[in-house]
Amino acid sequence: MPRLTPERREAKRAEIVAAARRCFSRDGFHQTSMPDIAAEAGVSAGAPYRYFAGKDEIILAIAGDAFRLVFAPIQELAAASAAPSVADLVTASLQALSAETVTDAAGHDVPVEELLRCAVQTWSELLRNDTAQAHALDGFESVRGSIADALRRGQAAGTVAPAVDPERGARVVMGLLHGFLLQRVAFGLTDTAAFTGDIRTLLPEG
Amino acid sequence: MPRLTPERREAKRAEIVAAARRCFSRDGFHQTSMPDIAAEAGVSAGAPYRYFAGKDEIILAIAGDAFRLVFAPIQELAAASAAPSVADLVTASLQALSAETVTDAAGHDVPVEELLRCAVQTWSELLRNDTAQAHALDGFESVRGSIADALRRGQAAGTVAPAVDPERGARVVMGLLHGFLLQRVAFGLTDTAAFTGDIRTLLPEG
Amino acid sequence: MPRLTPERREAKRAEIVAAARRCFSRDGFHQTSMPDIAAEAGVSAGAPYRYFAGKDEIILAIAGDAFRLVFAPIQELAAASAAPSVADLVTASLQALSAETVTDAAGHDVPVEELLRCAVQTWSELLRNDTAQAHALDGFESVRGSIADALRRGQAAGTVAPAVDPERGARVVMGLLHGFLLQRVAFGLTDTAAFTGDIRTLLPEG
Amino acid sequence: MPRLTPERREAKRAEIVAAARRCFSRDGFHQTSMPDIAAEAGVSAGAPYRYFAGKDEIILAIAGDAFRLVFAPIQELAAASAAPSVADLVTASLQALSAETVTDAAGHDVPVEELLRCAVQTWSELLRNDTAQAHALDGFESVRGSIADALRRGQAAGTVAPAVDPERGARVVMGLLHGFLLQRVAFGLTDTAAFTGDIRTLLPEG
DNA sequence: CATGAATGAGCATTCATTCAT
DNA sequence: TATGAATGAATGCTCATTCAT
Repeated sequence: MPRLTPERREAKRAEIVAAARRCFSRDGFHQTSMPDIAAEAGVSAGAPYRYFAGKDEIILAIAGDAFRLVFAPIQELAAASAAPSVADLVTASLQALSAETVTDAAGHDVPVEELLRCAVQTWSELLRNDTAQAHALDGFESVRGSIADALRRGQAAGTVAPAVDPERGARVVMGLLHGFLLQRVAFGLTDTAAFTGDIRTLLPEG
Repeated sequence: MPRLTPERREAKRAEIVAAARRCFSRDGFHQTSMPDIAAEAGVSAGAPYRYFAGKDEIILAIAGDAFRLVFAPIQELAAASAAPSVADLVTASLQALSAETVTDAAGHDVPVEELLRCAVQTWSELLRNDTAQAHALDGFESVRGSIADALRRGQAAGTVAPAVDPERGARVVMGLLHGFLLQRVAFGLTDTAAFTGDIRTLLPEG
Repeated sequence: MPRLTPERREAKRAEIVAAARRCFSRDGFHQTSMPDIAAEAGVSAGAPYRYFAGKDEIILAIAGDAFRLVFAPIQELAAASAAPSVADLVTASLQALSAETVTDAAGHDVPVEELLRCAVQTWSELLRNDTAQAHALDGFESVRGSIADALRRGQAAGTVAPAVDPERGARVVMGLLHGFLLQRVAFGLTDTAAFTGDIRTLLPEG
Repeated sequence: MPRLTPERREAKRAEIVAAARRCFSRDGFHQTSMPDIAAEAGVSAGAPYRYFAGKDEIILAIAGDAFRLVFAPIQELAAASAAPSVADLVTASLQALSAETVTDAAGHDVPVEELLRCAVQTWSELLRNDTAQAHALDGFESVRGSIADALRRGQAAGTVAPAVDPERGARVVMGLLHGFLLQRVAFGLTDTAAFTGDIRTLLPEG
């Protein structure tokens, strides 16, 4: 007879993740202590260890969330849209990240700003953690595949130049996304419209 | 001991910076302790404090180096080239970072891989350090200005589409650079030629 | 572990204070390290930080204890005695400090020798800590007030010369106490009876 | 052929002592580092070691100066005055310490405030340094002897009560001096006149 | 003689993690 | 199941002292 129902367990785990995300966004991964997270979540110092093996596991959970949520819009668009141009893909993705919050798979609202601040920190972790890098690369390739498919449809429809290699072109699209996120979060350049506008100018259809 | 000549002092400082860069590249800013740096440099635990006020100052020195060296090629190109296209700028910049080492202002060879691994970690620091962010933004705008000038010349020469806003287009160029660097270092995608090739395809001249 | 009862928490705090007092008495405030205190108390290096914010807070706690316990006897006497003479006040106070131990407000026995050795060191701290000095002065004035009241009663009863200003006379009484304590602890002059005897001779009643 | 004449050596030593006294008075013995002293004296970090074996020796030198200068006035008075009363001795001694500066044996002016602040810190050192305590006790007994002599002359002249034991009475006098100095420096009670006034009232002549 | 760079042991403090209750 | 007290290794940094020049 589990005292803790799976639903309640999941809810508490999500609270801890949300607390950690707030701390990480505010103070950084390495300036946040486990007691900080527990206090922010309003639980005891030992509680997070019943949901995560340690601090690294919390970081990885948030890293995964960040990756998925950042690329969810472009994946949806790549799947849904008949024949998007490159600029369409980038624009739609960045506009989705202009909202205050996005909703994760479990239905929780996640502040975009927090998410992106964690995402940038995540990149540093990938340098030192081969497992994480492998997972991240899997995710990256999956998103790249979706985008490549969309580019192929775009080529068929004439909205993407035929000379573009879809796999490699998809990599450029992801580079543009990451590049913009970095400018927004680390350099304070938040003007999404200006960025997407010039992408449209620089990357002509067909 | 007699007074250290400024040259020898500078040389020793550079050794400590180089040691720190190796440690940071290998283990990360926050997994590297000051004793680690001292040991790597072959000096006593107290020695780095004669050259830097503390660990943060070492990180900032390396952050500055990383920023300057990453953008040095594109700035040179922007200044030197008569009328580069957007793809020319990106390509030349990334090719410069395909070398094993680059040479800093003091004439020391710096391994590119180390440099880029530090650069990515630097981005995380910008989130929590307003002073550093302000400096970084200054540098960013300076590079952006150079690129914008080059784009203007390109527009005059017809190698850059007249509809492009030079300042904002320069931001897209920098986004592409950062996006590629991230893919290379954090995701292990090192194929520079493939990336630049598709940039050429996606961003037509004129 | 379950929650520590306030009683046990207080007991453990008192153990740490007692350990610190032994260390301070033996080695001095500044020659005693936090690990020394922890080891003397038989706890881990981190434990004292759960009870005190840092070393300074331990020093201040002991400084306050020392001040209170040194002056407790004279304050009691000043309150209790109908019409003490000046010599009565000094004598009774110093005799109370001739015991091996005194009992603090929480009921713990504190070795007098340790206490006085800490008291003398406390004085040095007052020079550099304005907050501590202000607190100490408050305590000083409070004790002075008690003594002054007693002197007034003594004047009414004829055991204290009418020309004495009670507030200022109280200051002289405290000077005598401090002066004796210093001689005892710093110069090794422990003969309380000789000191009080001559005070009686030098300070005639009425 | 000594490059450094004894006079110049002595002068430089005195400069270092004066610098140390300023530092100690301002920051305390243990918060002052040797580099601090060297910097305050305007000499190199190694220079003090050519005049003192280490920090402790500087502290001891200043401790000795402080002791001598604090008691110099009362010793002079005890020697010079025909038949001083107890209050005369205390009063004259404290009045001498009301000046801005006193002059040491080598003819240097020493700020009284600095001197007294060092004196109080000196007392803490005596607790942990048996050699220093022995020296201090020698000095103490020497001063006590002078005062005792003066008290004997006072008894012969009728200005000191015949019942007073001169040696022990001298101890009370010194206690009053130390007690006042402590109040002045550590508690901020600087009103010398009030203190001496009440001593005169409390300690009647004859 | 004087310099000041270098040393390296030592310190106050933090924090990820454990586990008795 | 949850708590939160306890641990103890590790960290960034300081500083008394030395000694090569």
